[in-house]
Amino acid sequence: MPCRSILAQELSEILKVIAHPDRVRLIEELKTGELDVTAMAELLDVPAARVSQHLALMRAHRLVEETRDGRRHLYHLAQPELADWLLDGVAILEHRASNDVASKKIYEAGRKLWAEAGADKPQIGKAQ
Amino acid sequence: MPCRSILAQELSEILKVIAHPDRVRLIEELKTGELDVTAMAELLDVPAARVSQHLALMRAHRLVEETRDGRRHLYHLAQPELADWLLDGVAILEHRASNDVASKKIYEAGRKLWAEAGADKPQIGKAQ
DNA sequence: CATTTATCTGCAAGATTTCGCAGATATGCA
DNA sequence: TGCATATCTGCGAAATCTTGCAGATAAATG
Repeated sequence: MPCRSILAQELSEILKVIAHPDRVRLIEELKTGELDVTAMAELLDVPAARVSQHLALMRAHRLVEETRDGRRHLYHLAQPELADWLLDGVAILEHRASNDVASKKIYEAGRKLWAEAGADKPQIGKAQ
Repeated sequence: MPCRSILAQELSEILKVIAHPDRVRLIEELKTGELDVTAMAELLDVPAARVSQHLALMRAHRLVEETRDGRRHLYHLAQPELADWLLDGVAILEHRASNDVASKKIYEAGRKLWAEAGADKPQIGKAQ
């Protein structure tokens, strides 16, 4: 019977890892492939040390994996379908905001931007 | 240009609301219909005051909606698809854990339990 | 080796969440 | 009205997260 509790516990733990603006963006950016820390820091406009800390957390939870290329550390999503799943979440948000025209526009524009980012990429796995 | 940032900000905010074991379970339980605070408190085995606080937060973020029946406050998901989306998240977790047989079993059992919960119900209004 | 580049780690202050509890409301009923 | 039930709210302590910064590693290069 604690199956439900255990599941909720594990799921909430992962959600907590994702639930940070920087980390959501990292997942978004990594949807298109792999990037090194410096590139991500520039994309998000935050200090590289911070990106590194985010990545350490995501790595500890096996959301991303690391490969090396010389002195650069390349990161990629452990499960590309995670990005697709997040995108589905945005669609739900967008629908929820249907009574608020202004924010709905933001969702729509942002979601399309995000969706397009990975459109022209060979993805390996698909959600569901 | 800050479309991406705004989107990430909003999404992470909602994720933060969901990212708590109790609240994940509440969403799970509400998948089958509406429940009052006392019923949820018993299902989760936590004080009613705490459930009330969780619901206040989820209500503020429009994840749930409230109706009244006498002195009871009935809650239901503002967007039932949210529960389905979370379930997809569990499936991703399960896949991620494929190298860890023990925890994979938990995911599988729990996910099925959860998925079944909403399978057999037209269901509205239930008293305990 | 010394230097530069790229990234990581440790730490402490500040901000945010969580949790229990006490008391406030609100409804229904005798 | 008085009382029980059902839920909400405010508050403070404890736990957790975030962030910047200083210093540690590690790889390539002169």
